[in-house]
Amino acid sequence: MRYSSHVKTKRVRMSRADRERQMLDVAEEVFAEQGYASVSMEEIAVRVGVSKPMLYEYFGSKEGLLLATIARARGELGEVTARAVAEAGSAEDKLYSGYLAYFRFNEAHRRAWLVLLQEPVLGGAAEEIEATRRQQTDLIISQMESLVPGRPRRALEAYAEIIVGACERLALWRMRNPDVTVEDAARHMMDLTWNGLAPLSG
Amino acid sequence: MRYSSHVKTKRVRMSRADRERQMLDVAEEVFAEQGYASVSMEEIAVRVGVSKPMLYEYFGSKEGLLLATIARARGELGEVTARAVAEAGSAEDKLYSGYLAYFRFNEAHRRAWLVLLQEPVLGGAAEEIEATRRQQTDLIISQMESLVPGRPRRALEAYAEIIVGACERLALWRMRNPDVTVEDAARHMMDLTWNGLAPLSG
DNA sequence: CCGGTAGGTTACCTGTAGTAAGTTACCGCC
DNA sequence: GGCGGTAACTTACTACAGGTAACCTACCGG
Repeated sequence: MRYSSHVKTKRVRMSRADRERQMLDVAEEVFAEQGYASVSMEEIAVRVGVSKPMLYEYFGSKEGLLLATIARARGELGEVTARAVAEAGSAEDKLYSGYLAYFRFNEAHRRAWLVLLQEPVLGGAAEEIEATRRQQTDLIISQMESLVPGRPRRALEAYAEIIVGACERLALWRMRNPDVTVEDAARHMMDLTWNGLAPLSG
Repeated sequence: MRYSSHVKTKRVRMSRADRERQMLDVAEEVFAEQGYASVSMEEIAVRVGVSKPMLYEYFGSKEGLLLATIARARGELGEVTARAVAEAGSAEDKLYSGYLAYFRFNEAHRRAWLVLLQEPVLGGAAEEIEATRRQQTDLIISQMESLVPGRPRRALEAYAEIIVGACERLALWRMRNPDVTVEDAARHMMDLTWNGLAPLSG
């Protein structure tokens, strides 16, 4: 506690890896809270306890920082859902478990998930993101192949996109309706994507 | 052709309504092409043939301009789909026609539709947008009420969100796969939302 | 022909992304 | 133990875009 008498804590030197994690943590928090546009690099730097050029050394640009933050979050989400699907039994259960895992992540790591929504600000420049996204849809597609065999590849791709988009919007809707449980959301997804509307209609 | 010898055309005075339309046209084009962040107000002003403060008088801020552009586009999209649904016959046909109209709009008015994707940059500040969105989901919900009677309101809301999100992503996917026709896309949506996956699985 | 106003401009301020050049703490080595 | 070398870091700037205050001018009714 040599520096406890000062208000400002002494700036600590760190290894690259630790610094990077710390920067991403701060960026995730602050991007989620205020949105990409409203945050200045200066503010992030101050919160990290470091000066602005450090951020540029690590991430090249503000977009680069957002990109890295999104990439990390998407990776975590991908891991969680992939595991859930792998551990489930029947085809129906795999689908339901995947949905559940998605909405659970969205609830437990709200900040990480909110950052994913900032993706469109990157425009078409998101090469690195495209890879992680494809990995995401590929998981769904590979599951589909055994789930509904014989469908053309194109159809499976379309289904994957539909499911991803639907989950995203439904998660957003759930934020506005907090009394909807994770199980409810997964159930609603099953209603449409598993059973379809036809059996319900007169 | 009095001014044909000059490179710059003479700046024309206009009525408010005409100017506003013109500004929105330019904004739509340029936001769709380059993305919100990469466009400067100066550039838009020049393309309109007017000075920057005019844009601020009409729309208050850059976000305000984006908001107005999105609102107009969403209005057009809403009209088109609502009409298509109203004119269709059976429940199944209403759903299919709605999808068709959506993807047709997405194809014919690509620029307007691309602007809609920029919405997330507005963060939570999109009060005015929220109204148009609700109008959109309300259309779906009201159709659903007669389509699948007896479901709780909450479920219908969820279905509407799912459909909106799914259409959005599928339209994006279609842009990357131009050989997928409008009918294909609508068909894929029907596969999941009308028939569901269950009848297809072993 | 003249004054009021809608429609318009010039010239500026502020704040933030991004950078060049210099500085400090730490670590291996003689 | 002191002395490079280098990795981690800072200060002090530039450039540019969003936003605004103050001023201008074409047109129209009386």
